[in-house]
Amino acid sequence: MPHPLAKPRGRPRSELAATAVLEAAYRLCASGGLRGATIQAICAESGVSKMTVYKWWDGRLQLLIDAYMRQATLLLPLSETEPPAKAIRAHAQSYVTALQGDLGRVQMAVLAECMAENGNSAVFVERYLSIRRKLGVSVIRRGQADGSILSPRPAEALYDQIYGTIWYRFQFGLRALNKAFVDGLVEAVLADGAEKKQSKPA
Amino acid sequence: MPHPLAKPRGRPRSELAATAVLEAAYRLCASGGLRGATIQAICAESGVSKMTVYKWWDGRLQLLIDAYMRQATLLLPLSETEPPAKAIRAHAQSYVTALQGDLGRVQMAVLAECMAENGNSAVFVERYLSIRRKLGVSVIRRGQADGSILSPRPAEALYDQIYGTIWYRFQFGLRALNKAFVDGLVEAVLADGAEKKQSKPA
DNA sequence: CATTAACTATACGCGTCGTACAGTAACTAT
DNA sequence: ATAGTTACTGTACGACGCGTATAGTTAATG
Repeated sequence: MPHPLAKPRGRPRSELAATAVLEAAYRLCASGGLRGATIQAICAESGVSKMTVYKWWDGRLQLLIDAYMRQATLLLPLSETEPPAKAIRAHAQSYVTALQGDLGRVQMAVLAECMAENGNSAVFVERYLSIRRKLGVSVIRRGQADGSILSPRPAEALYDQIYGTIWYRFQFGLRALNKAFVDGLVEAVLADGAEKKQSKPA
Repeated sequence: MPHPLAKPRGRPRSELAATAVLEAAYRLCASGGLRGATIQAICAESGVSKMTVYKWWDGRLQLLIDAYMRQATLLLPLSETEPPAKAIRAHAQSYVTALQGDLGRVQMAVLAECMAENGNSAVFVERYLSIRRKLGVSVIRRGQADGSILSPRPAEALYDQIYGTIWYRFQFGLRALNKAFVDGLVEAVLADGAEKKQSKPA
């Protein structure tokens, strides 16, 4: 057994190749959708050979998820220091903006691949969404604790109502997905039921 | 030019074959997902030849949408005579129930195919969802007019919040999609903001 | 019986997948 | 140096599904 800090024996892995592949995959998904993002197209675009791709990823799905994550985490930070309601509002807005561009097309492709391959979105949820959702829920919960979010319903329900509605409108191309709608949505959801004496707290 | 009511000249179309294809497609999607529902598998299962399938449908997507519609309209009626709020609640509940079974697996497959093929869900929306949504929105609007639905927000927004949230939880396999959640959701959405913006009825 | 159109069966070219094989490149250990 | 180890490249292959083409059969009408 080699020392944990010992340098590995053979030729080291090329990080350059890895990022080239991820970037090529993202780019091709954004421009040509799933149809354009075949493994061989990604290889051609990135200049990396097929064997190398299959060495590091099980298949296209794993690869696309990684490519999507790489951009999403970069483009869509969710502040944990700002006031919760404000952070959610800002995040929801920037999410909607990003969806209108490349990120939206890529997420559509990634999800399609996941659903086509497995019949569900479990892998995508496991590797990406659940982490994001946990973060968002915790922010909402903090807002409920400090009184800035008035709704007493479960934080998960509020999160799903906001991001579910946004995703629904995006996925199905229902036009009215703009800043005004998002603001109205967030406000309505976070304040909902506040004036009623609610019998069912979170 | 032939008389409009005149019988067409050649061999008549076999409705039997058409329904056999649609049923085979639905069954195969439900059991094996998109992977199992190849054109040739559908042909084998239905006993209809490939050429005939391609004669009546452009490709797999059109076929799957038809197969999905056939069941969905049958399984999920939305009452236009019942009180609006009650009708929506009942429909949302039966939709959730259906999603847990074959219909959910088939809708997942149909959407995956649509998104993979076109990069969006436009075809699915055009041929199915938009019709359903219009109906639901009109019911909600009627409820707002007769005072049984208190929220003053646009009916489209309320519809999307209910069905978007449900679809979101289903698509991403978030466990807590049960009767209690749906009831809470529908109630919260339809009543939302009522006390803030208008006088509270009994 | 001639005509028309739907249907069947078979075969083909194409593109993509995932893998196998042979060879080259980079880095380590002795 | 040189042997050992691992990553990477390029080419080729079999399998499979797609969509089409071709030829032949079947069920209706005039």
